[in-house]
Amino acid sequence: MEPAGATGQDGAGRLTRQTVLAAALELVDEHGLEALSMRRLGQVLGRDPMSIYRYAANRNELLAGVAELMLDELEVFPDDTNWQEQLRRIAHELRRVCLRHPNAVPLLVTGPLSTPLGLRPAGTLRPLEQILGILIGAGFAPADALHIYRAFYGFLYGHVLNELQELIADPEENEALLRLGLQRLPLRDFPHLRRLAPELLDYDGEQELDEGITILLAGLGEQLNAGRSS
Amino acid sequence: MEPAGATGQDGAGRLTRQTVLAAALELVDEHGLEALSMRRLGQVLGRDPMSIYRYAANRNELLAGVAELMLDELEVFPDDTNWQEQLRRIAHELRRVCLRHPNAVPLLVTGPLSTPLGLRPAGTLRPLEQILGILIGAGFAPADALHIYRAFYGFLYGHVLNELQELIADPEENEALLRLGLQRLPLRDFPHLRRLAPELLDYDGEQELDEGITILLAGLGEQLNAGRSS
DNA sequence: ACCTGAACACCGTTCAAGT
DNA sequence: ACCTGAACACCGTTCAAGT
Repeated sequence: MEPAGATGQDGAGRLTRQTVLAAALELVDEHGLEALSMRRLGQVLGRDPMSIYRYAANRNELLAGVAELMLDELEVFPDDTNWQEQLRRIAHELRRVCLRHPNAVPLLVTGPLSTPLGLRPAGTLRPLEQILGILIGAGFAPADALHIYRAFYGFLYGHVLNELQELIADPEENEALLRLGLQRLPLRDFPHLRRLAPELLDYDGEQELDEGITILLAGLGEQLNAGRSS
Repeated sequence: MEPAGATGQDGAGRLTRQTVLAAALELVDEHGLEALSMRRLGQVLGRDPMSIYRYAANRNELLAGVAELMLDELEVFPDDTNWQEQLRRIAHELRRVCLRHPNAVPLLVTGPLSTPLGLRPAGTLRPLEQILGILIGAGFAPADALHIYRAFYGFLYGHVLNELQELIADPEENEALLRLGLQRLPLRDFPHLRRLAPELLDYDGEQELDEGITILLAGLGEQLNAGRSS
């Protein structure tokens, strides 16, 4: 009989990097980023905290590993449909992964800041490589593929951040909470914002993302067709 | 004669919230986010660390204050040029603020995650209110203004994150470092990425942002003109 | 009423001591 | 050679003691 729920472990059995990272992600999901400490993770795993250093060089490397694990949930389908549909699909896929692990999104988004590309964990680079592959396979010049990737991923990350900012934990109290929040704002300084309370309440992130992607892809196509000179 | 450089302080003179936040931002700029501790900030200010609690309820509130201070650097010009040019200008403005304080960008971008809108510091909400004002002033229905704001700000944040990810500290060693990084990647798994090394090196963030904004604004205009039915 | 700083309950990480 | 855990140098925050 196992002692605890989910990834709960006691001293028995060998740890894996996967097990450690999975437990770390679970900790973040349930108790937030700041709950992920070496000591607490050790406790969850039923091990001496120091033993974690066998699977991650230090806390930062552990955090990077959690981000990597998250991205493993992202499946890329190399279908034969056109590239635009593939990117759209990836966008929705990544959005869902982020909504599943909102507490871990900062790791994904600001974790690798100013870490040189080549030094990042392979898992983090895989989506980039795959998208480049899709675009180059669709006939784009590599430089154009990179251009499209940047616009696409930038928009995608931005959207996810936007959506998470508007998401509030308790869906029951959403309306009350948000309203309450907005009431606090001085009407004099924030007239527009206060007036938009109802619209802020029924935000459809999936649709908003989809529309944005449509606009962006259409615009990128045009831009590339037009500017053959530069 | 003042004792130390920049915001340096010793025990003399009364502190202000502004002084405290400015010192905090400077600490982050120079030594990174993790260097911003109550104790170290107290030391920089030449005061007992506990005295900071007079100006910020706790560390999180301090971090939010730093983000707010950063946004104060963003000027919005209520010109009579058209709304698209105003948004474009804001975009470039925010980009520059972020490049000036790269270490503080996570505060801006993931700081207020899941804090209800109304409970955020006023400084954080001001850009939102101003942009809504610009758009509504330009004749958009409030709901459409919100729609445009979301797409615009999402793209903007995403771009800044993208750009910061590609930015490396030491501009002298950029090429060597990046190349070195990329060499580490298995050619088998990352053929496209490795091939794009030269293109990755001369990334022009300002132009990339400008093109993206153009595409987005054009697309948003079209979408709003077309879909009068929904 | 305000300010100070000792004390508490945590951290990440090093490294000597055990096996 | 591997694992353990004591020890070090930090944290944020509380709260009693001073003024």
